[in-house]
Amino acid sequence: MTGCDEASPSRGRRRDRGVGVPSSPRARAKVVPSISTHGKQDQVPDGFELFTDRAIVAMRVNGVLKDLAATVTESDTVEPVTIDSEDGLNILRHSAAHVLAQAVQQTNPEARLGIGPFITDGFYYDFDVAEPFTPDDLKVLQKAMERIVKQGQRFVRRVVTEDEARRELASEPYKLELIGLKGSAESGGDNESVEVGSGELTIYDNVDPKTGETVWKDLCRGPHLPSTRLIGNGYALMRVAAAYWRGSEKNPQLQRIYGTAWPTKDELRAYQTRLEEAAKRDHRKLGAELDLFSFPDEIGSGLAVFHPNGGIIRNEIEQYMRKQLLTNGYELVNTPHITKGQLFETSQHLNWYRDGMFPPMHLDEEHDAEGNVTKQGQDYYLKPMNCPMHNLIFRARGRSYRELPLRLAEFGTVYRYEKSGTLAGLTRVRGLTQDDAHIYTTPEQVKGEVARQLQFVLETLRGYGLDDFYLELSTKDPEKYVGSDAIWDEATETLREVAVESGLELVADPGGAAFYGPKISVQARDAIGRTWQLSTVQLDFNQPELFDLQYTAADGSRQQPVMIHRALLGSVERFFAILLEHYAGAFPVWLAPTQVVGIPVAAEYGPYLDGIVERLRAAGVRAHVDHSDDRMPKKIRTHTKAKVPFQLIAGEEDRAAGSVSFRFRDGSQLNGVPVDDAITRIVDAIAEHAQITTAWQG
RNA sequence: GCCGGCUUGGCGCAAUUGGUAGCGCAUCCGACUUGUAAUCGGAAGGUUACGGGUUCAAGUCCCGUAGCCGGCUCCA
Repeated sequence: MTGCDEASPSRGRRRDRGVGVPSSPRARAKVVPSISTHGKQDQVPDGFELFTDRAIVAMRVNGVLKDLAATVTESDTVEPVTIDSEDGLNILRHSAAHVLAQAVQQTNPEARLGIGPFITDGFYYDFDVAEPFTPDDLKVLQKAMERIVKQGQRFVRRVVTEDEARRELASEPYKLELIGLKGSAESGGDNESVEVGSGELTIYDNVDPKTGETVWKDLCRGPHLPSTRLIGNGYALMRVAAAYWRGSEKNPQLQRIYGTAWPTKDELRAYQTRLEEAAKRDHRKLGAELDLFSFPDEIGSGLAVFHPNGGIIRNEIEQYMRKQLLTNGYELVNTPHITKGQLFETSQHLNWYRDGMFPPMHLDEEHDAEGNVTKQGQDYYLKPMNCPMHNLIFRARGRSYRELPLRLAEFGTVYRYEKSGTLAGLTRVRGLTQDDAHIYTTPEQVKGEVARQLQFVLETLRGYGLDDFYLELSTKDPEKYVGSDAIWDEATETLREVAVESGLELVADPGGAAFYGPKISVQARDAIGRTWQLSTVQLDFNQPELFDLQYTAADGSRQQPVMIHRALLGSVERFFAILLEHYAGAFPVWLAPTQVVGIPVAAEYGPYLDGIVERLRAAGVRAHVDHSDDRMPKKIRTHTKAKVPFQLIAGEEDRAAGSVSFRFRDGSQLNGVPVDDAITRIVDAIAEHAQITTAWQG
């Protein structure tokens, strides 16, 4: 099939909305110099003897994570794992998941266990329960966990045979399923391997340290903390949700509880603060507060309307983009929102993505008096992609190699019938505008063009104020692809070279490519460290063939062009949301809906500011004077909350001096600035795409 | 689409065990005219998302629908 893999509004949720520690793919646990074991002669030492520091909660023996209770030999290489290392945090969180599961079964013995892995910043555990958990249940469970933590239960590892495991876990059907899967080579996802590793089967007993009694147990690969006490008070249950067993919607849904866990209470608080910070800049909240956009129920879910304030921002985003396109060798095209079905038959979209398309409207059918069809009708579809239409533009006349690379670009509005449950603010919508480009090149031009695209993309993104990037190279999924291996290998290598030459960090995404070609995507980190997949540069081996695209080569032969899909912003709506969250609503001056507000100290000075504002407007600045009856401090408050970058204040002093006083977003001031200077500085700040939050120096 | 939660004037929130809707901001009107984050007074604004039901009585309980939120699945 074919399809254009634009920066998809949400590919990779873990990357997209992760709050908290920037998930740098480079992040690794520190490698601690290994310690050779020279324990007592006749005794085999364990981790407790080797490491007395209580911050060390596990160890790596010859590279394998193990409990401190494991024994080591003289020839082993042993590295300590501290609780605040990446490995240590994962162990802490996984142990916390076990404590949660124990708490759940204490409260509700009927609950059957699913899996309970660590995840970024926390953990979850899935349960099969008759009644879904409620937020109130979380409070109860949190208390129960607290008791278990305080009890200081030991996690004791025990190797079992498959038969023993089956016997002990006879009442845990999901665990039995995992045991059954263990044998098969490619079982399940990573998370399941938390339960049954690749080696021997193990059960962890939770042992009461006073009585030595096993109070709970779970099938688990481990390792675990030595004691539940180490979970301390740096954990919290976050939310309840449902999740399909083993991630397939064909399976029953289990009830999932998400939690977070940290080595200290302070770190927990810091994490919670980060979540609050993220909530404060949620684009849905800011969108309402700043009167930028809304989703009227009357129109339908996933369909946004942009209010004047949002509209002007959008316009600036698009204008800048268009300017960039025109200065970089693109042709601007325009295509309709609706088309006859045949086009999407050719492109194979109806074959592959019918479910994601709005159902057709049947037009032009005519009937006679008896109701018989006298003229066949046609199905028309809202377009989910722009590429087929661009292909038609390419094909509209004979093409010469001299025109290549031909770069067609458009802000193309597309409609996708996303499942109702997946819609989310502006980041996942049913109507969106892609900044979509399709580049047709000769095979020889591909490398140069991809390199050029990458530079173009990065330069343009920097213009929006994003400047922290890394790349991801998505390569062939051996299960699902079209085209020859040779083509794939060559193209992938080309992309890799370009990526490496860019000097940016490159992360592999094996098997992540769409089946019609490999791609490079640009991930951008925002102001609070979250990463978003933005731009994609994707090769397509399929569509030129489906559309029988050709150009005449220098030797007069007909050749098939290579097609590159290039989305820069992804969708304008989603990019708008990303910028809004990145800036927390305090946009750089060029994007700010209102750039300047004049605030007279008293009504008498209004006309003086009107004169200044008139000159600003003549220079293209979005400015007005606040002539309302509010008092000056109230006006300052109003426009500060609206995050206007420049407030220009004038009273008798400034009027007499022919000057004006600036107040910036952070409350800083620059008083008595001559009007000509003030105008120049404002105009310059706009032209330079400057972010101004505080008074200029000097 | 699936699971759970939520839905009170534009926005943020209140309303004892079901007893018949209040507040702040914003809006409008009036007064005040003051150099850096809220001047004072008044008015208007809601058939409590929508549709059924239970009850003498429903914002409060039940059912359905829609929308939103958190997840899962999906994401060309």
